[in-house]
Amino acid sequence: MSETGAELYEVFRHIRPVHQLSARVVAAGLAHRDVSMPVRAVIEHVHDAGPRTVPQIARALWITRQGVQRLVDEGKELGYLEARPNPEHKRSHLIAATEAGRAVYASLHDEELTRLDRIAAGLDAGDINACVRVLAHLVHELGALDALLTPTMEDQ
Amino acid sequence: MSETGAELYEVFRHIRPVHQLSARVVAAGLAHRDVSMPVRAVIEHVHDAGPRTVPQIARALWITRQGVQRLVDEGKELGYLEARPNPEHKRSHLIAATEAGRAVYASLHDEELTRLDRIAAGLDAGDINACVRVLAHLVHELGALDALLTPTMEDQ
DNA sequence: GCTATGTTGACATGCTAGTTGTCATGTCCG
DNA sequence: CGGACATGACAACTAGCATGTCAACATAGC
Repeated sequence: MSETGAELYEVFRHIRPVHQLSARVVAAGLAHRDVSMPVRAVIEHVHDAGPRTVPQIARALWITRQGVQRLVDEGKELGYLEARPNPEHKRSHLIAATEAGRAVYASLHDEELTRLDRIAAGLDAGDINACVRVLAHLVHELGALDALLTPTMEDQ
Repeated sequence: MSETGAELYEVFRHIRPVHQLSARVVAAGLAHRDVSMPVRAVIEHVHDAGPRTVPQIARALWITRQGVQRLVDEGKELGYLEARPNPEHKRSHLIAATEAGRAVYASLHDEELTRLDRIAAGLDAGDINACVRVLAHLVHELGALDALLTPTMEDQ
């Protein structure tokens, strides 16, 4: 039994609390806005990665395309997302952030970064980078594992 | 705008996918057993930390005590958890894992560690330790932040 | 001791994020 | 051009939580 396996287990033991707490904190910052947290995630993604189709967003965010579809609809109603014609595909439009969407995201992101700076102050920069490396690797490996174990999620 | 704040943001960007995927993978491993994932977490905690009262478990796991209460009830029905008299408190019993509970947990934990070893193989041991440090710090800081922002959760 | 204040168990309710299932339509490739 | 696959649209459904409330009990301060 390798030591790293056991140590990696400690990572997972922390994941749920961090997820839970960050959700609460982010939600508190979102309280007086009209965007929900998942919608926010979609806006963020098309903001950073550029216009994408619904299935592309779904794969990047590890959500089902049906789930993303609903979020996109919601974002469109709020005026933060818009569908643009997709030269590659007549039916599957490209989803992009509107001007308003970009503004909302920028404002939110700013608030959050200030808070994060305060938290980051107690941390080593190298540790943070290492943490990102580990998490990215986990997403990759778990994604593969999940695809094996559960033949659902339309397989990707 | 410090660089570390932005980098820390990357950590959070990965948290949700990891949480989601690990939940799915763990659930797959739990499929042919009678324990659910949250019940499993409670068993694990009393297994590792020793007999605890419901509110103590709740604080450690960052769940509401009402939530833990239900999980404990469920675990008791399955025969994996039991209530022992608490010398410090007549009404609030100590929750402990039964023999069966310890057995189930050990068996699960073993399976998982084997899988984790495979994943850990592609990772640097130092990075994993750094990751744990960062996450532990985040739990601590976010907990404080959450307590400030949302006066609920019975405050602790 | 006795009362104020907090803690715990027990139960009920509600919500959010996400999945699964299904079908019709559209796209790609042999 | 035909079959496999991707996409949009809609509809349940679920799990995992929080929230709210109350009575019973425990603890501390007087």
